[in-house]
Amino acid sequence: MSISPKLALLEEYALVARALSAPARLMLLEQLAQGERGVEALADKTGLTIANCSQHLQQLRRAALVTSRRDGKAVIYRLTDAKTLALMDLLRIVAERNLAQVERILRGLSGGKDAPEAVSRADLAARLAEGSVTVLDVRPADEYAAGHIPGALNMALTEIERIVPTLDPATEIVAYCRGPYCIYAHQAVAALRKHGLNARRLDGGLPEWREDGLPLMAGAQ
Amino acid sequence: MSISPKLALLEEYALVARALSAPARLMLLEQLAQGERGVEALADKTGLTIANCSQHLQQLRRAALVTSRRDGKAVIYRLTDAKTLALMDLLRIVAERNLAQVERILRGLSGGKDAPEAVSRADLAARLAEGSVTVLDVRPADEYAAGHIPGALNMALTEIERIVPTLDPATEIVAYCRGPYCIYAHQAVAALRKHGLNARRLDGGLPEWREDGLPLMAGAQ
DNA sequence: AGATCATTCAAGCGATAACTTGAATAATAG
DNA sequence: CTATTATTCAAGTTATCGCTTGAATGATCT
Repeated sequence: MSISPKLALLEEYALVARALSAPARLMLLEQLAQGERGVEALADKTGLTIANCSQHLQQLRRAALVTSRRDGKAVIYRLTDAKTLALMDLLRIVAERNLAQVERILRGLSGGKDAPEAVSRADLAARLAEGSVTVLDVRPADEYAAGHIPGALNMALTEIERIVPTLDPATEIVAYCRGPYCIYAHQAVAALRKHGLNARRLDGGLPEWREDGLPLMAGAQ
Repeated sequence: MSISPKLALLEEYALVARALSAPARLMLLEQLAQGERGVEALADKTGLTIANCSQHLQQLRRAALVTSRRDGKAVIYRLTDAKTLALMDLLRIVAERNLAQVERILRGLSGGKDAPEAVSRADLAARLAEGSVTVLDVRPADEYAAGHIPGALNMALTEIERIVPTLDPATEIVAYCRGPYCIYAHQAVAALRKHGLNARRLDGGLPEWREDGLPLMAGAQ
């Protein structure tokens, strides 16, 4: 009665950690942070096969990080609660705080040491009201359609070069994407700054923005 | 340049999660939460072989959850910073919040539904000052010697039955051990309540008590 | 320098996880 | 009821993990 229950408990904790230990599942969680999704949509977005995706989702469900419900023939998955998001965030924070490798990857993305600080969500919300900033949503069009920051332009990374001439160099640009795991915004900022524009990245992405209760342009779910 | 850095980042996050995904490493982290330790001491406490223990420690170090320094011929490991402890805690909280299995294990330990609420650290600190409570430290003697809550009795689980007659049924007993991962305090409370004593568990263990800056009877490190 | 001790490295084994393929289940539409 | 669509299950393959054993490294002591 002394060694067995202790190990059983630790096995349960380890199960949750193991669920977070595969890049494929982190991608799925990032997608689910945007909102609930069916299996096929998740497979599409992540590039996994449907069967593989389903199996990963079942592992996440076993760890109770996500839950599912039926809607007709489809099974819709969603994050169990905000604690799942909190755990993902803390994992990211610890990884970024500690791992030189992560720093190097992010630095490479942002084009060197001139990468500026991220804009806090509160700051952006305040400046939105004044209209003193251009907001850029670097997510795929369907995710933009499902909800975005009011007034944000939606733009794929590949289109950024094209619209550079239309942007006012005097107005600061703030780019955002899915969230901390997503690197679209990093890449967009790097591209814009290469053209001499005053661009910064939003701290967090749309899930965090929504979690904070900030103004949202809602679309069809 | 679009898929590769993203995967590389996720691999890094996954590495940290994978480091937390083995019960043996969670045991090591629990030990290290008590204070820094050498490899041999950790192997002793966890029951791992020395080589195995060393390999686990190196995985934790790769994930930057722990760091090491040399002291003579010994290599001393410690938690990198408080964020490591925070990550362990959140992992535990998510697991306990979500997994019915964990609930059942803990309920089994505490002898059914009459398990009382844990005492908060602030409450215990206040009542320590009044002397209106008996504090029981259920950790091994060497850990007690290295530091404990002032006035706490040190007692192995197996000795509890023997001292029951000497305890005043009118005074509440608060038991603590290493921390949230440790189940000694749960077991001690179950044993004491079986004898009709008024026993409760402290929320958290000595690492959390120390982290809060509460009074400590320090010993030789 | 040689001996000793603590730790790490390296190789090997069994178990587990990720992914693929193809079949089975569940809910709806005709 | 049968056909269709979405998801899950099951079997098989390859890669990785955890553990053991035995040798190698690094620092201290005499």
